[in-house]
Amino acid sequence: MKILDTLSGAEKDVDISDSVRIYLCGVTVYDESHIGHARTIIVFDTLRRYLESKGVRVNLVQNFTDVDDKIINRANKENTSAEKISTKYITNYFDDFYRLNVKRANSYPKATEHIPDMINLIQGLIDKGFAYVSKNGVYFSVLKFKDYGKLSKKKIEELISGARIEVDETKKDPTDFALWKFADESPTWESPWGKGRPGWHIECSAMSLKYLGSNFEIHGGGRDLIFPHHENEIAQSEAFSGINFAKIWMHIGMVTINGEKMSKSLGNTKSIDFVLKRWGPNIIRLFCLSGHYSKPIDYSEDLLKETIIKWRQVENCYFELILADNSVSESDELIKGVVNEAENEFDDALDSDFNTPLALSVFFKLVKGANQLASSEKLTRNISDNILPTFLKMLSILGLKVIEVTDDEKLKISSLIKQRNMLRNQKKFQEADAIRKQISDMDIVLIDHKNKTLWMKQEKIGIEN
RNA sequence: GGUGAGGUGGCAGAGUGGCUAUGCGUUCGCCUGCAAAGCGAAUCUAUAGGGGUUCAAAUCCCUUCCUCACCUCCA
Repeated sequence: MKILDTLSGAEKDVDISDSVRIYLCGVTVYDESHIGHARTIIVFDTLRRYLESKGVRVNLVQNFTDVDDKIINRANKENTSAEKISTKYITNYFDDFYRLNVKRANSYPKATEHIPDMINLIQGLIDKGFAYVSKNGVYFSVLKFKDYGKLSKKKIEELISGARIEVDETKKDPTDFALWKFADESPTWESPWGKGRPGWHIECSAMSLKYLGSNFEIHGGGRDLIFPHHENEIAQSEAFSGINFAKIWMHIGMVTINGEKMSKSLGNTKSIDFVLKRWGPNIIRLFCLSGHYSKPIDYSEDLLKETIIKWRQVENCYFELILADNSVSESDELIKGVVNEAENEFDDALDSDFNTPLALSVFFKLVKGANQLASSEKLTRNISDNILPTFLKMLSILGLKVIEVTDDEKLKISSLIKQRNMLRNQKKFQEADAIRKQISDMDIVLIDHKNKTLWMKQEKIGIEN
C-alpha cells in the first residue's frame, strides 16, 4: 500500500511487515467536535479497518490535548475548572464518535497525564543545546535545527520577516517556540525550570515517542496542522532522538462550507451532533470518503441528499442479499469471477494512496450488480451466498452499518406481508394498503417483485422527517 | 508577498500519454392494483484560456487567468 507522504512529496510504501503504528493528532477538548474533525478521524478509522481486513496489526494512538489556553478560557468563562471542561468534551467526543461507528483507537493519551514525559523530553533538548530557558519559559531554538521547515517547505528567513509572528523579547529568535510556559494560574505543574504548563507541540512528540517509539509508520492529522504543529514536532523529536520521526506524513484535506474552511475561529462549523441528527452515521461516513482524503470536500446539503439515495441502494442490496431464497440453481462461476474482480479493484484503489472515491465506485458497482439481479429475479440464494461475504466485508471496511432487524420483527413482518398479499389477491387493496402503512411505521419498506414481496429496514434520516 | 494543493460534463468525482471510470441529475420506459424501492435505455459526449512536445495529451513542458489552504489558534 502506498500513501502520499507530505514530507517527501512522493508516494511511499507503508511498511506492513510488522504492526503499522499510526499517531493521529486528535482534538483540543474545549468544545464540541465538528464534521471537520470527523472527516480526519473517519479517514483514519477506515484506513485502520482496511489494514486490519488484510490481517495487518495496527497500533493507532490518538491524543487529547487537555491543557491549553482555550480550555482555561472556557473554564473561566463558565466559572468552572479546566479539568471539568476537558472531561466534559472528552465524554462528548466518545459519544460522537461511537455514534459515527468509529472503532476505538488503541490508546487515547492525554497531555495532562504525560507531563513527566514532556519534562524529560524538554530536559533532553536543553542538554543537547536545542532548547534554552528564558524569562517566560523554555523555548526551542529553531535555528539550531538545520532541517527546520522541511515539512511545510518554509524558509526560516521568511518566517523571521513574517509580520504575523508575535514579538517576544525574551526569545532569542522570533521563530523559537515554547516547550514550557511559566504560569501561576492553575492548572500548572512543577518543573525543573519553574511552575507552568507545557507548550502545545511537545505533547505529541512525547506521547508518540512513548507509545509508538521513534520512526513509526504514519503520522496523521488535518492539513492545517502542517505548520506550525507538525513542523515543530519534527524539530523536537528529531533533535531529541536523532532519528527520523515518522516514515509517512499523511494529511487530510479540510471540510469547507461554501468553499471556505470550516473552523471555530470562522464560526461556520457543523457539530457532529448536528450532522448526526440530520444525516445519520452512514451518510456522514460516505460523504467523508467521497473525495480523496488529501483534497478539500465541501459540506453541501445537495450532495448529502444525493448520498441518501446511494445509501438506500446499499440498504436495498443488503436485504435482497440476506432474504434471497429463490433456489433455482444456476452456474455461479460467472458471479464468483465478478465478485472477485470487484474485491481486487476495491483493494487496488485503497492500496493506491487510499483512493476511497474509487473504492466507493467499485462498491456501488457491486451493489448495482446485485440489485440488477434482484430486479430481474435472478438473485438466487446460491448467488447471494457468493456476493454477501464481499459485500459485508466492504461494508465493514467502510464502517457502514445497516440497521439490524430482530428475529421477532422478522416474524412479524413476514406474517404481515402474507396477510397483505392475501388481501391483494382478493383485490382488497384498501386493507392491503393499511397493512403496508402499518409495516412502514416500523421503518420497513416493501419491495414488490413479480412473484414475491421482499422488505428492507430503512435507517431514519433526520432531514427526511 | 512566500509556500503548497488544485481547476475534468448540470452537479460530485476517478483517471498522469492512446481503449475518454463511476455516481447523482434529466427524459422515456420496465415492474406494480396503486405506490415505494429497484432496474433498463437515452441524454450530457467534459477535460480553465493560449502556446508547445508527440503519430497521439485531461495526462508532459511553457505561459496566462482563477480557486483553496498554510504562513496566528485550528482536524
